[in-house]
Amino acid sequence: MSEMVSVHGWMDEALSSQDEMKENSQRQSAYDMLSGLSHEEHGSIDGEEDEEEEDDGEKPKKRGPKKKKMTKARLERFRVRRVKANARERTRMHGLNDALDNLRRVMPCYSKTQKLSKIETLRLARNYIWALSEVLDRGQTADGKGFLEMLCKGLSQPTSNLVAGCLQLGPQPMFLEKHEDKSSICDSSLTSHAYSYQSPGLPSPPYGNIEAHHLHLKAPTFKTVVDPMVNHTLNCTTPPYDGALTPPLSISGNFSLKQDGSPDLDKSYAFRSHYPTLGLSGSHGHGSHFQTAVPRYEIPIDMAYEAYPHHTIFTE
DNA sequence: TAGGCCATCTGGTCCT
DNA sequence: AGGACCAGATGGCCTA
Repeated sequence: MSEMVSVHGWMDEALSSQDEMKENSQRQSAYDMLSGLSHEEHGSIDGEEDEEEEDDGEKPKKRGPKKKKMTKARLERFRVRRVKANARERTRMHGLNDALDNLRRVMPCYSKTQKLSKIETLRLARNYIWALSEVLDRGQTADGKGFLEMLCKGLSQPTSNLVAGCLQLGPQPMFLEKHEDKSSICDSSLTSHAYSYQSPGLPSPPYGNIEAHHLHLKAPTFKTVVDPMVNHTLNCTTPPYDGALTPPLSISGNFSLKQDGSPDLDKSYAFRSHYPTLGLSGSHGHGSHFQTAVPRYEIPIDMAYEAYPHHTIFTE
């Protein structure tokens, strides 16, 4: 790593002397161009083009594979390979970040300007799935505080406050922000599902706890929590997430429960039915919405056809 | 200024 | 050999 420091050091010097290198992409290109010399390059460079030459010096022979000399050709190949690997790694990480962005968009609080960190996004996603699965699975009616507690379990206090704030704002602000690039807005008054969940003994994540009294709750309004899917079920024409669909899940089966009724998050990711070959049934008077049989989980018909291309989908 | 978060580079490992 | 994935290291940026 000390080599990397030195490389960065002299590269920065080089970069500072070039006025045109101000954009990140340009900077990366420069890094890639200049970062050819690192590890292996400190080997012997004898200038020979014969890369298969053996080391037949007087030194005592060592075990193991013979080291090839660092010819210019080999050096160039190393450099090219490293540059390509760096580019691939950047692309890979960008893809990972894109996926995280897509995940952020379907979270109950999303803002382009105030993004959740990666770790908080993953934690909130887990909580969100957990909370929704509890709502679907138990179908209980309770206050929204429990739902919010589930959402914020283990999140940092700033994130918890953000989530709580989003939920307190009511549907419109959050909805507009989540769909600020969309032209049509569904009637959010129709989305007032009473989220009712009596929080069981909540699991204690290994990364800490946030108790409900940290959240400074007002009387909670949970209309917005469900907007991604509820909007679909209301014939909204602007799906909140247009990325690739993951396999449909049995929401009710995602979490195994501990004895106290709380989900065992360490063991609960064996999905019961990724691809339900049975139980695709008609909906219950919701027009062209698709409904799986076991979970009461509706998705719009176009998503259903995409998610279940090989199934017969019954609609009314 | 310390700490959190992030992007990037890098070398190692595994797989094709 | 080369690509994918991973984890460690590093430096930059931002905020309390």
